[in-house]
Amino acid sequence: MGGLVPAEVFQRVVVEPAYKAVSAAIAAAILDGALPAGAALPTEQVLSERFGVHRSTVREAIRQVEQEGLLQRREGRRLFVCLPGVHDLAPRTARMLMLQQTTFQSLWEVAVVLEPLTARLAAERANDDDHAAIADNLARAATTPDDTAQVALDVEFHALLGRATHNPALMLAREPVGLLYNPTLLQIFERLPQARARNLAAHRHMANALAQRDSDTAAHWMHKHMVDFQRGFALAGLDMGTPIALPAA
Amino acid sequence: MGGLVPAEVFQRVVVEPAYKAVSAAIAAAILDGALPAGAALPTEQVLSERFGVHRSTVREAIRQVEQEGLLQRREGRRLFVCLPGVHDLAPRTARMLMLQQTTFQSLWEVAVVLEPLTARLAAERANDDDHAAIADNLARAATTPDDTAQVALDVEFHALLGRATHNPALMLAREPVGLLYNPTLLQIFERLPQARARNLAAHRHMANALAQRDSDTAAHWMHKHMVDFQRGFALAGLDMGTPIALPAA
DNA sequence: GCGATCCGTTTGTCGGACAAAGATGCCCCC
DNA sequence: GGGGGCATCTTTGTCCGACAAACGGATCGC
Repeated sequence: MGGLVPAEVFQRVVVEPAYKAVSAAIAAAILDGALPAGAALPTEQVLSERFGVHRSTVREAIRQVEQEGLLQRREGRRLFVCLPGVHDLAPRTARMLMLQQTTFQSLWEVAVVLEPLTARLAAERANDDDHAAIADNLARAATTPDDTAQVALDVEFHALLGRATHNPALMLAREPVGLLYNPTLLQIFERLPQARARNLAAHRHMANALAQRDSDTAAHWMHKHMVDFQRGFALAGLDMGTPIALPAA
Repeated sequence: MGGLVPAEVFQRVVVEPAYKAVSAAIAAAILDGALPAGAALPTEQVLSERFGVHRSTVREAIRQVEQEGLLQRREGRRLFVCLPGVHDLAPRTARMLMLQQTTFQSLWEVAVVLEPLTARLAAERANDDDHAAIADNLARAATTPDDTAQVALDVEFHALLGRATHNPALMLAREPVGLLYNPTLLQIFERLPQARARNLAAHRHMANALAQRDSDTAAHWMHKHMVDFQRGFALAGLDMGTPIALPAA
């Protein structure tokens, strides 16, 4: 008793700034359901009184929650509660991969495995809405002469297949894969005139397989599609080892 | 000339708040490399003078960039520039999947495909550091009697394999997969006494395959490991169709 | 009844202020 | 001459108050 107190007993006390506590409280209220999605955030003044801090402090906290995607500006003025979806992660994801000098090779390695799985599960689970959306995408792609629009439709096709799996984890995991097509497909189309037709044909085969719930064929065509993409990459004189560029910010 | 101006010509003018412009400017400065990683952010006063806005406005902007993961509080006081890594996305990812009521089944469907790929690429590309880290993980796992710690080591093992692939896209894509193991492995261990030994044995087989750069064997064992996991899930009386719970916030 | 106007409310921004905690530099003593 | 201690400056976190613009609702006049 009464001996020396070990140094570990008293550690550096961490003082959390008030704005951080407030932002955590607001985020918790949203995630707990106390503030349901679609509800309007209480007034800054109300919040400042409720939390016992100044309005400036509340505003700093709100900025954080806003950036987290839990609050969204609607109709210009008021802030409304909203739960974030997969697309909210996309820009951050893209930026991170870019900063890490991720190569197309890396993205392709993931895509060549995830996209066939996506096609397989989509074939098993697509509902009428999914089939309609995919058919609509194909119809638009068939009548679009513009290469740029064609690329956008290609990306959309793969995203629609992702949605048709009804698997949020898969949709999230294949989010970075979308970055593979975006910046390069256009160049491939420009340099390889036959690529567009091959691309569209592959999409059509997959859509057919989906319509017949033929998951093996869907997965098989998607794999072929991915290998074809890689070959097109090489034939167009592009290097899979180059890091991806910023997607036209 | 002089006809009626169509209504589309003059659209709603969108006025961007100053704090948003400032936060965009700061983020751009970081991403452009004008503020290199590790550098200290200029003083709030300096920034307010530089941008010609009040310090409060600058602070709101800083909160946003901070939440984006581009700024980090170090040594209590000053804010330092830092480029975000994969782990910064993790909490947001986890929350999103939770909000979408993602089931273990969904996560497993992704894992059963991504994890063998991870093992394969890790076997091909792991360097000495990776091998050492994995060996260390195994050594600790062998001497840990605590189930909770064992689960943490299991998650770490798979994350280490991910790191050993040196593929940022893959690391990012398999980020949600980590959520699969965390909340359930413990329950499986508690209800199935033999599960721990099987788990550890599988890890050892994979580590051996990695050491010999035998990518096929590594991938094969990982696939077996995933199937085993699914079986353990069922044998423990758990339902793969239940949504994942919040990972002990 | 319907439209125009007025007023309160809310947000965005500003000016300033102050306490606490680091950082800095200076001085004195050994 | 070097090191320890102290005064000072700087920076952040927080607060107070204020005001303009925009939005919403209520009121008023026709």
